[in-house]
Amino acid sequence: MAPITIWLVEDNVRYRNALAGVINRAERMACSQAFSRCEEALDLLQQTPPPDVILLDIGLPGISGIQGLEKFKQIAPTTYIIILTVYDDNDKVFNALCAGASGYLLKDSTPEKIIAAIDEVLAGGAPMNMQIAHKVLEMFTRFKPAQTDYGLTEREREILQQLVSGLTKQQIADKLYISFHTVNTHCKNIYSKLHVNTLSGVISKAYREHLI
Amino acid sequence: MAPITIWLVEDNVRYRNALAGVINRAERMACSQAFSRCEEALDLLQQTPPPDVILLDIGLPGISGIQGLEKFKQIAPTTYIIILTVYDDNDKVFNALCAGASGYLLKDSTPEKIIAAIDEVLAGGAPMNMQIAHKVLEMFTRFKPAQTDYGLTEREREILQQLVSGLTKQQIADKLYISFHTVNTHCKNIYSKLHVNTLSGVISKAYREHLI
DNA sequence: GACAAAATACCACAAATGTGCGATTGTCCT
DNA sequence: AGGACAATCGCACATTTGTGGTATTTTGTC
Repeated sequence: MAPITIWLVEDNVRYRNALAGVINRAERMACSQAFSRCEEALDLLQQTPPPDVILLDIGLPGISGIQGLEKFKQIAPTTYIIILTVYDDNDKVFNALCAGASGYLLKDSTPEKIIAAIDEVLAGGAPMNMQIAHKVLEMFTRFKPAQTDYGLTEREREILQQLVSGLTKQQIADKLYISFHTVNTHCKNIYSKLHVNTLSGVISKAYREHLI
Repeated sequence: MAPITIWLVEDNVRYRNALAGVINRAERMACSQAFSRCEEALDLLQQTPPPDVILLDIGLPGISGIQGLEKFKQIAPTTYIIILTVYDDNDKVFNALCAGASGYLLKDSTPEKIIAAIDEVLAGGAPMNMQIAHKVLEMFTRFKPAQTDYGLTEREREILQQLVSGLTKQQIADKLYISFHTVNTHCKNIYSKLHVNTLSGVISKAYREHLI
């Protein structure tokens, strides 16, 4: 059985070598390339078949790991990419996952965990440290419709929907077969209920608080 | 050391009893209550101290597990809630996590995994099955800013930012110490680059395409 | 049937927006 | 030196918005 091919992108030489050693000592795994910068890996990826897995540091010199991740995914969409980094701030995690990372490990992970993570992505999983998984779930709660109830009526929500979609009052009137004046009145009521007094305020509030 | 108190909400009697047995046989854990419906658990939660962890099925008779979850969180925000269910469709997972679940296990999990999951939430983790974790990461890729590049300049992005925040052109001019006319010109250019011709259109596009 | 809430409609006027022009200044690149 | 681009400022004018009113008709509920 062909071994699982793995590339490393990591600028710390000692850590890179240690990691390559760990991988090569594992059964059925081969660290076939190791780079210190994304650019080098991207160059080679253009010319040779992609590996099964890339272990990627973020916080590299040159182009950022996140940007690199996006480019890797463009060139080799089926290669699994596992982030391996010291950064655990929400933004980094969020952006990496949005860009298509298949896993996110912190550098304090033991060699066994890293090997297990590689097996896990290939089995269709998504390896993460405990604290990363926790952050990830926390991020979801932010999408929760906070749903302050401003007491909008059915019709008012409908008008709001149309405003958000970019129509003018006159266009809304035409679309809903009611007069301009009616739309205007509804707008007045919406504005007063949402405590705003400009169209931009209404729309921003609608988006930010998921009223639509 | 006081045992970890756990409540079960699960309508299948046999599974419920089996699970309670598993938990009670574990060290330092006690399944102090078991319910077949959310309503009962909610009633008791109003009257007695909350448990450390609730294992919650979704797909119950009466109010849905998701709604129940929200109410549990309102009454006892610090109690960890782990979803334990047969459902693995994106919507259920997404809604449960948005509502504040601390973990999501499928019912094919072994007793050991379930016990380990309880330990994991208490240690600040977020236990998930492999396939759930994978789904979760997939959901993130959907938030990826599609990032059409409209070629906005630095200044134009700044003006756009202010528009989105709800300021009028005059207010923006005052804030950035430039004349109303300049802001107006920038707006004209933004409108033309984004192919819109109303303020609402600009703001909606900015939100929808994550230009801000 | 009485009552409240919601939806409808109208007017008037100040304020803000959208869009057509043109123009100057500074910076960067070749 | 010249060209491209960004940022700045200006004017005029039609359109749209925001806000103060008032008023009628549906609709649902007790």
